[in-house]
Amino acid sequence: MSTQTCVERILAAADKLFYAKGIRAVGVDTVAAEAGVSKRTLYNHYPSKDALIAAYLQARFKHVAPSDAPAREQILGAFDRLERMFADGSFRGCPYVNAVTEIGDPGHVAASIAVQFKEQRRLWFRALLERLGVRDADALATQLQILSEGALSAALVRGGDPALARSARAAAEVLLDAAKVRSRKARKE
Amino acid sequence: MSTQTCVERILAAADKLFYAKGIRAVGVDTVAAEAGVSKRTLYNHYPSKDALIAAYLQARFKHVAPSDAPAREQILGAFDRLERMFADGSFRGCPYVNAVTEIGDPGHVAASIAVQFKEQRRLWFRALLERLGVRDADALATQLQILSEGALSAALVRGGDPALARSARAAAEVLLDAAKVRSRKARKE
DNA sequence: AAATAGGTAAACAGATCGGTTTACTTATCA
DNA sequence: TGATAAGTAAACCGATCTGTTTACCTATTT
Repeated sequence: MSTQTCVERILAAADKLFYAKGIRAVGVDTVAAEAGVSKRTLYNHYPSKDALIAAYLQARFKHVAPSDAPAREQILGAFDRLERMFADGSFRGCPYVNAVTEIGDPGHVAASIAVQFKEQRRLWFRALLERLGVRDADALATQLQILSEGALSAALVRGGDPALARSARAAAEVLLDAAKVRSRKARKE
Repeated sequence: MSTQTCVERILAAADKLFYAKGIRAVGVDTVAAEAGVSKRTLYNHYPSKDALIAAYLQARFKHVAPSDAPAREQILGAFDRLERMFADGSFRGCPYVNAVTEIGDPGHVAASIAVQFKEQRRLWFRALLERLGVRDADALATQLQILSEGALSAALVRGGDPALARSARAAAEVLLDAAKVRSRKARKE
């Protein structure tokens, strides 16, 4: 019936503003106004701005739908997704890295959420690499993660240049091709 | 005679505080106090905080001393330097990326300084790759840049884990080994 | 000795921030 | 009908921020 609950509107507003303009640059009043909600209501749902920040980051934690597509395609597809993000025009870097940078304090909830997210992505890479039978899947997963992280960071500085995603993708291909495989029968899925 | 000029003390204080705690988290008063200088004096040398930020970033623009060491060693040495930076304990990410994130506005002077710095680093990689006779030096330079950028970003989130620099270095080696070389006589410098 | 340049210390102005409080309105449901 | 829960609007508080102003001090130089 109701198109959107109160919390959903607050979270949508926080997501839009925090990501587009930065966490520190956006005040609680602005979020409440954008959500079409009184500040009192916002503080009823989130006891502090820090809590709202944590909720904003958690809400971005979209769990990737497991896919049956070939592992190599999925891995490279992650870089294609980056390219689309960059070209989107509203790209402003990785929200988790941005939050860590803007908040500073390593003890903040946002810091641990960021670590969790990055590790989840790394494990996603690793699982696919294991399906490919790659020998040192863990190490290569970290390298792929570094590549995508680097593309994000470089694109932030270079105004979302999609060529950076393609560069990272090409590097990923080289790393994949150079990776040693466990046995013959694990090949060609 | 004087151990340090007024501007030097201001710049040193800005560098220390802006990098360690973030640009937005540190007020002008704090910088002045750390420099042992009155706020009036600071504003005499830098008309605004933005100007001070720009000066802080420019001052970090250390031009790398040209070296006669083998190109491959120099390239991999860049990643070793990253590892040392991470392990230092005071690592807080790349100051230029941080500035872009914290300021937001792409029209700010800091944004263009960041672009210049990143491009300078990329060209440094490219020049070394050309000395190695690598065929597509420009593309590989971008990839090495992405790798080091990614290590910086990942280490920021992961509390300066030096293993990330080693991962990036290993990936760089793979990319270097896979790179096509222009001709036979350009080999083995 | 006097003028000038550059410094200090501290109060001040105006804005914004996170967060609270007050007073009022609405809708549900027993 | 009347109690309860949840929301609005707006004033308010104290802290902090950028930047300015005032009043005073101290070298150097001419």
